[in-house]
Amino acid sequence: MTAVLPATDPIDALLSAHGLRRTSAARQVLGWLLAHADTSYTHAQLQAALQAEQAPALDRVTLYRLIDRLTQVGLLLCRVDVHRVRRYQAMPPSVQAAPHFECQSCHRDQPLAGALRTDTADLEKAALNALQALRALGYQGLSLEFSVRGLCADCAKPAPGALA
Amino acid sequence: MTAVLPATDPIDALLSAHGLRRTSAARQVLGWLLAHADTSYTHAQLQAALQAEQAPALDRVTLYRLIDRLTQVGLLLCRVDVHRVRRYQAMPPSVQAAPHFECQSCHRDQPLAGALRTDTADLEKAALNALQALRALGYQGLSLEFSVRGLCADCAKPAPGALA
DNA sequence: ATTCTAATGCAACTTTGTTGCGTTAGAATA
DNA sequence: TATTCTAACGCAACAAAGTTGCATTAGAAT
Repeated sequence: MTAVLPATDPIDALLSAHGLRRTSAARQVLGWLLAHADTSYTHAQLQAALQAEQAPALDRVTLYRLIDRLTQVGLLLCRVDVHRVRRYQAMPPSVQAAPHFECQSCHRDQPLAGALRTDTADLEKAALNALQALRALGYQGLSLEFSVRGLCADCAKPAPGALA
Repeated sequence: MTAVLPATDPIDALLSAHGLRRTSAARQVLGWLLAHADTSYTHAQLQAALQAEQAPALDRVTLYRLIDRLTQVGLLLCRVDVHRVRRYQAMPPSVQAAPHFECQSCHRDQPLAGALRTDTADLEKAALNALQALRALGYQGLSLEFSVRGLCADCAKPAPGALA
């Protein structure tokens, strides 16, 4: 009886629009990730965060399958971090394959242009030219992984006399 | 009595120069990887390859620790692949943080410039400028991950009517 | 030749992720 | 509204990659 009402809630709308059911789990996860779309989270972090928010605690495997589904339909971005753990991030509507910066301490993820406070058009153009050229040579299924890693300015200046 | 003879063998020389002991395991592994420095290998592949070469079969954990040591001293490069498995590659003396292409089928790894058969100086320059700018803003420990992934021309054209 | 400790080998463990299967609850339809 | 179909859920068991602890071996230094 819950026929496909055009969905009042924006999150429900996203789910339906991508052919996913509007379950409480899906709403929770996608909602939370969209509310924290500036950074990426691991499965473990995500589960902990949801639990902390008095959520009904969903199963480990269910969460794995849910984020996998969300990723497959393009609602989440997935990337493997240095510790070979997958990190998921809500797909900001405007995300392109633009170069980004990934802090290894706070895991905050930002477009390189934002970090630099200047545009990176030349870089992107050069990169896209390279892809184009590879395609012309018969390369297929190309994806660009263009990231700078390190410590962001905030994480790089810990309290004087701190541990590491 | 095996005092630090200036090492006749080039591999022994590398090991000593990096403060590692010249054990048979280290010689085997580094030697093999240097002889196959055009591609990267996983721990499992490496162990299998060594075993196939009549080698005395070294322990799983020993190999883990050995490649870890070799990586730490800079003799190997380590990267996490799409399947979130670490891949190791002997550090060719001339390796820079140049953009590279990584085939997801044959795992052959080549500098982007080689794949394109043109130079990528503009790209590299733009990327290095970005790093410089980040440093100026207080970012630290920066490393550049600039790779294109996909299928190389060879892997992209399987026998007509093949499986996938 | 003796000593010191890096490196080895084995066993047990951890983390991240997957598979199978019976059950629950969205969504479609009557 | 009641019925039906199946996506999504939860549990248990498993798998792969990597780690830790500890006793033993063998480079290198004396």
